[in-house]
Amino acid sequence: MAAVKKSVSVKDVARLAGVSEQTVSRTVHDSPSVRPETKERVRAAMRELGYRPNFAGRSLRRGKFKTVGVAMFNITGTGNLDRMEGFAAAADKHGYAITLTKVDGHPYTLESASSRMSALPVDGMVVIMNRMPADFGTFEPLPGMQTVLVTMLEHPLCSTVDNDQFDCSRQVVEYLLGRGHKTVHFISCPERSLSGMRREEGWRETLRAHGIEPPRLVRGDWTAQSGYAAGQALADDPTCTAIYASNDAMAYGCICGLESRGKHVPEDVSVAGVDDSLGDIVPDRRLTTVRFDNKRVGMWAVDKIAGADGGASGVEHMLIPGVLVEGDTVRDLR
Amino acid sequence: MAAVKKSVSVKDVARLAGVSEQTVSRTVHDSPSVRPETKERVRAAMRELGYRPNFAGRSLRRGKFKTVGVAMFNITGTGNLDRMEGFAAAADKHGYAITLTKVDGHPYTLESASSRMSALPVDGMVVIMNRMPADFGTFEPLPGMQTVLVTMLEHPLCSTVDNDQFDCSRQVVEYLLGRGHKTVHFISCPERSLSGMRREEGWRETLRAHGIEPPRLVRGDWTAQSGYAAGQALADDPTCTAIYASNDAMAYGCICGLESRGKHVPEDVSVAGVDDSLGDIVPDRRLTTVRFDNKRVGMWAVDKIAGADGGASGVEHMLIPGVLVEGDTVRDLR
DNA sequence: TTGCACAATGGTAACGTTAACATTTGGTCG
DNA sequence: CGACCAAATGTTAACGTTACCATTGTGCAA
Repeated sequence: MAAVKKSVSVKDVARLAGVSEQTVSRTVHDSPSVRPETKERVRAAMRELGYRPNFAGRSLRRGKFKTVGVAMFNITGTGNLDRMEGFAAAADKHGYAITLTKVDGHPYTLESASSRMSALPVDGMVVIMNRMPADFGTFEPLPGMQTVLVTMLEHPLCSTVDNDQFDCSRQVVEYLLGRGHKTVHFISCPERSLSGMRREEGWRETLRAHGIEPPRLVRGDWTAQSGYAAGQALADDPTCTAIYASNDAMAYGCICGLESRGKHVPEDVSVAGVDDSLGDIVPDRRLTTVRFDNKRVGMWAVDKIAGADGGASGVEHMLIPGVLVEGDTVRDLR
Repeated sequence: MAAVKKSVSVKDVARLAGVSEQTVSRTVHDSPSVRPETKERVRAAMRELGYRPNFAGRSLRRGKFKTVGVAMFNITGTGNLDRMEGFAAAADKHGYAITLTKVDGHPYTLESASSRMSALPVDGMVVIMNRMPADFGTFEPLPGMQTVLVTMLEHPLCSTVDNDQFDCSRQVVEYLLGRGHKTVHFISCPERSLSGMRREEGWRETLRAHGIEPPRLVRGDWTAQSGYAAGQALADDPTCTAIYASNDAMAYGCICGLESRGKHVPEDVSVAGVDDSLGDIVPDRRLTTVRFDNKRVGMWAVDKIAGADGGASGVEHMLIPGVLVEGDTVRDLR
């Protein structure tokens, strides 16, 4: 029985087609300087042998892998799927592939992500940051390895990209003020969350920019439970006509909490969230919220690496705004 | 100033350390036949030059990439993130990397996934199937490319792995019957969903196995809205004391629908779902549901490829059972 | 002293591809 | 008719790594 051929190389194809290896290579790349009938003969030989170009030989020769590495400390995380959709789409566009790696978060450093990637066949890397790495200030990307960080922080040596959390709060607050609300109450998140704190800043500063002193915020923990408690707490506050929660789960919890105290949404109190994560889960509500374009974030990161290709491009910082989605949980007081 | 060195190779390290390239290679692989002091000298040279082994050269020499390709038709999909967590974990364990590719679903064939992968540096591939590919019956994996399909269907040439949808329904139905309910009503999903139909079969056959003729099912469309409508419809049925919905969104919608008709859950009617996807979104309920171990599904797939390494292992089919999670939406009638 | 085993290291070739240059062929123009 | 040109194809070498085999040196038994 036919022994398993290790792998079919240009040499084998060349021999069968009766041409040189170079002509095979040229045919693979559809060079115009090969006669059509020769090409056809070579293609026939390739089909017969089941030839497929060897990536390693090619990369070795070219010195490029046409691959972008993605390092994640946590794979499970809001928006990661959409980001990956973006990575894949952009990679596709440039003829690149994506190599995914989970990085052990102990210690939580960019260095560990970088060294993990250094042995893989990638031309550049993207790191998804969920927290503040210990070496954020001192990190230097590997020479020749373009590195993009998914974070809202700016870095002197690496390009960065993320959702614009500040602007997101600005949009929500201005939307609510625009509807005639005198102030906007806020349900925050745990203080360790970078993006959550930025949302908080956005809320606070936008109110101040409108000459409104921010009311006391209620600290939540991302869960609907904490939103529920916050809703109950705010139900008794007569100045509270509008609540902005740092995510949709808390916003929905808040609505339930308000209603448990006899307050109706949006008749008595308006509520808005962030994330557009309720989707088809809640039947009787369309929450007013902000939808982030994580796919675009992902595309930007990979574009930056694959798009530059040879020509090294400079360090850039990109914040991508979300879009406010109007639901039925906000009342127009005007 | 210093011109950008193309890349540092063993040759450069060898020259600096005053040894042969072979000794450098042996040091990289920590071979016992290199004197400790020589190793140290070589390591120092590597550090000084910033040497990192070139993946292409290595793969070319070895004929292995130590990488598993993952082909997805849709990146966004329930459980994909957990599956990826599994891919990454298993790959890590074996010293493998994961290469992710989005496959254009036009046409929706295994062949298109396979040919997309064939040019990439992978030793084996995993295809996540969401629907029935047109060529499922006739597909042959590339020679030498171990292929695992994530699907509950069995394939003669490819190993397969997925959640056990039938068993999931069996668990829920037997749980409800065990609590004294005389029958279990069902909210189904659109008929095009493979896994959804399997859940439906599980519900039907388990009831029959207990000598119960399945009641008329209510067809839903995965959304809470459709669950809401189903709940309202079933609220008037006096025989209906237990409802099983094919996903959590419909289950939650159903609960809201029942309550809108004055029925209480679980006092009047018990409700169970599937997916454990409500998480922290709903504040006042802990839905009884089934949690699938998608991470394990992902690990199994990559284990199958990376674990076999050289020795070709046979075709296997694996169904991984979910775990029933008790919430507070089911009443014990006994 | 010779012979031999063993530890440490070096030299060479090959993996598959393709850029750069070399060669052949057929045709055109002065 | 020879010089020259372009199109088509071939030859060579190199990318970085490592398996295989060869070589050198050292200690020990015969």
